[in-house]
Amino acid sequence: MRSSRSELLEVYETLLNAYGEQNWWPVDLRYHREMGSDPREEIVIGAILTQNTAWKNVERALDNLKRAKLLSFEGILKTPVGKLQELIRPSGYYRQKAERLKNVAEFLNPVSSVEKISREELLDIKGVGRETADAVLLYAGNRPFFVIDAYTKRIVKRVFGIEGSYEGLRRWFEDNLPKDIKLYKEFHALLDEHAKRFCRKKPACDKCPINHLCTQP
DNA sequence: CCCCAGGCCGCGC
DNA sequence: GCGCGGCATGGG
Repeated sequence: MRSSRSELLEVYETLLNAYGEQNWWPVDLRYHREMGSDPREEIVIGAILTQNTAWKNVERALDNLKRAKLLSFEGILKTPVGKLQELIRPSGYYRQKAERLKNVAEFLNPVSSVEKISREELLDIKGVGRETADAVLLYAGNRPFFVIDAYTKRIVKRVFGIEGSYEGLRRWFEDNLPKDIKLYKEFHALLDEHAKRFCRKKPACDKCPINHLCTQP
């Protein structure tokens, strides 16, 4: 297996040069300043809403929550589930997601608990799977868990010829990268951007910035 | 009309 | 442990 640390870092550096810093996770700091709420709660809420859903639709749901001044754990908890469903409807799976928002808001309140909650405890919350847990730990908790998603799996399979389970791939990234929070955040964001721009289902290899590093021409 | 999007759960095996 | 159906909106 061609899994050298330097090759993975070279992919990272090349994507960073090609696309620039992504600065994930996107949050509306102005909103939270005005409301006196914690921006980390928007990250957790967004992580639930974006499950198998285009970010554009998530933004509509987040906008609805903002206009209702409910983009916070307290807002989620005090809103009747029917009303919550209505607000998040554009993000799809709105019945499931309304329940999941209630669950995470309850268990992660106060949001400062993400600094010390275990990954296993997060996974015990109904509606929080591995990717959501790692996204919360990394982007809201600033802790070194590499996030694997469908885009990441596709790129790793093509570039390195490696397939694996979620945990297998997460270990592979964490074993082959320096334990650097900023790097983890930026790399995951860059992989998603790359999957959207070039490494689509039908890849555009001819203009791909890392085609010289890829096993699949 | 089709397929897809920053997954997860519950089930059968 | 793995594979599958269900969940739902909005865009291409």
